[in-house]
Amino acid sequence: MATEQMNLESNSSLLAEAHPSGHKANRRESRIQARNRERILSAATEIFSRYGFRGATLDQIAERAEMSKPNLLYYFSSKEELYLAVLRNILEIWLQPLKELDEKESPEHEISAYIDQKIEFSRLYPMASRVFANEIAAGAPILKPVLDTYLRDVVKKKARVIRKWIKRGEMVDVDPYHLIMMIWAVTQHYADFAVQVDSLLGRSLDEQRFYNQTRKNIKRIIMKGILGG
Amino acid sequence: MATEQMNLESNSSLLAEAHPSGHKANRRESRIQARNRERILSAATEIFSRYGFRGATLDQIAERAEMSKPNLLYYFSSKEELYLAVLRNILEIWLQPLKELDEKESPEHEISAYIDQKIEFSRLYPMASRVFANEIAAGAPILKPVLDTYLRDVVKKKARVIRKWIKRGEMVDVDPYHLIMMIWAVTQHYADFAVQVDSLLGRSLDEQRFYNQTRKNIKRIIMKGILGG
DNA sequence: ATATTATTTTATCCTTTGGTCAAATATTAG
DNA sequence: CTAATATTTGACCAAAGGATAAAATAATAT
Repeated sequence: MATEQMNLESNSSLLAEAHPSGHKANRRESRIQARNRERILSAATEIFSRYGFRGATLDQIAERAEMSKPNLLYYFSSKEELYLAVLRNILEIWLQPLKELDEKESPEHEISAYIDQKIEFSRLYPMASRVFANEIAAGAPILKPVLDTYLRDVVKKKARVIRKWIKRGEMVDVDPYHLIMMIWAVTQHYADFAVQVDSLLGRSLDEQRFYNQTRKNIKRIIMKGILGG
Repeated sequence: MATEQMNLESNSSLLAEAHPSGHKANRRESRIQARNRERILSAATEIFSRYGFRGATLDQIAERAEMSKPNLLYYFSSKEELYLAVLRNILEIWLQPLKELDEKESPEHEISAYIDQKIEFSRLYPMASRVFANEIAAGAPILKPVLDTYLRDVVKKKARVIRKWIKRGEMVDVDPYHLIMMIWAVTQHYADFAVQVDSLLGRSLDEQRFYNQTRKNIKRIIMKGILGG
């Protein structure tokens, strides 16, 4: 019985920046350090996105980051720590647009903007999108503590905003959670998919057009679905 | 440099049923054999769907299938063979609905039916859906030969059907490939997502309702998008 | 019942992989 | 320039994981 659940202190501030490895904790991160951590995170995102947490190997990541494995481990002292750093990175960007939903604006404007940002993110960081999706699919063994606290709170807060819009009669009565999830599902997967078009069909649809059409389609359905009418 | 591309004879009939392991090739598959192969495929689908090809372990699969690892290997002589069998299984079911698009019927009827079937499949086999998605995301190392021949042919053929509808003026002029992909993306990912709702938000939306709403939404946008108007 | 064939298991092998160590090499501070 | 510190690497290790062999057990046929 391979026990997958990791032992993270379920500290809700898991999103806080972790620091290099085991060194005089506070001393300004050197140029070299910043560059290498960046390289590693980028390489790791790519490899994790292709193979998931278990399937990715440190050797591969180190190679992609153009350094030796021990060197990589100098910056992130374990595979888990590295993975967590990647996820942290992603979640931060990923939730930003949702956090910006503002009840003082109209749902029409806010949700439209939300979708735009979500699609843009998917376009810019398709691999990050996949890492996240993979983690969830695996049962969120690593992210669970974060989801159970941080994510949940953010979503709950925003569900409240949506309910307010509904109460004010500015939009139709839909389940806020359902709505948020629907937007996630559609935007994210469209992105995942776009990357794979060539591989799948051996012809590459024009990316820009693809995204524009996607954006338009998604917005059309969702806006129509939630606004009066 | 971990070379991922596997050496499959790129035999376009990869979809043909492979047989037990190394035994007197043709002799009716025994009861015990059928049962065990079934058990293994099911277990494998589940594990592969969670961890991808690399991340899945034979130990895990064997455990889930309630047998020893060597016993599992008695039925499928390697991890790759097992994985391929799983994919074969999936692709067969997965493409069926597409194959049924019939130019003699109206696009309205046919595409509507296609979407229905696709969603139904996603609902019934969410894990299979994920295995497929994972394989594609990893660059289709194993499925590539099949995609490059079989899938491509099927899609090309159906793109022709769609173009006929367009020429006849029965639907709007959209890129057939784009349309097919759009349907794949949306139906499939909605399914993937539905499985994860609880994990994500700690509350389980009613499945039946979720799928009905999904079906309705997807059809609304797509049908409206492709039919005259 | 007995021979034959099919299935299952135990023990084992070899490679991969996450991770450590200590030595080497840069880099920075004084 | 030299000492201190930070970074990098090659050599290892132990555990995990895919795979094999051969013996043991069950099924099946005659």
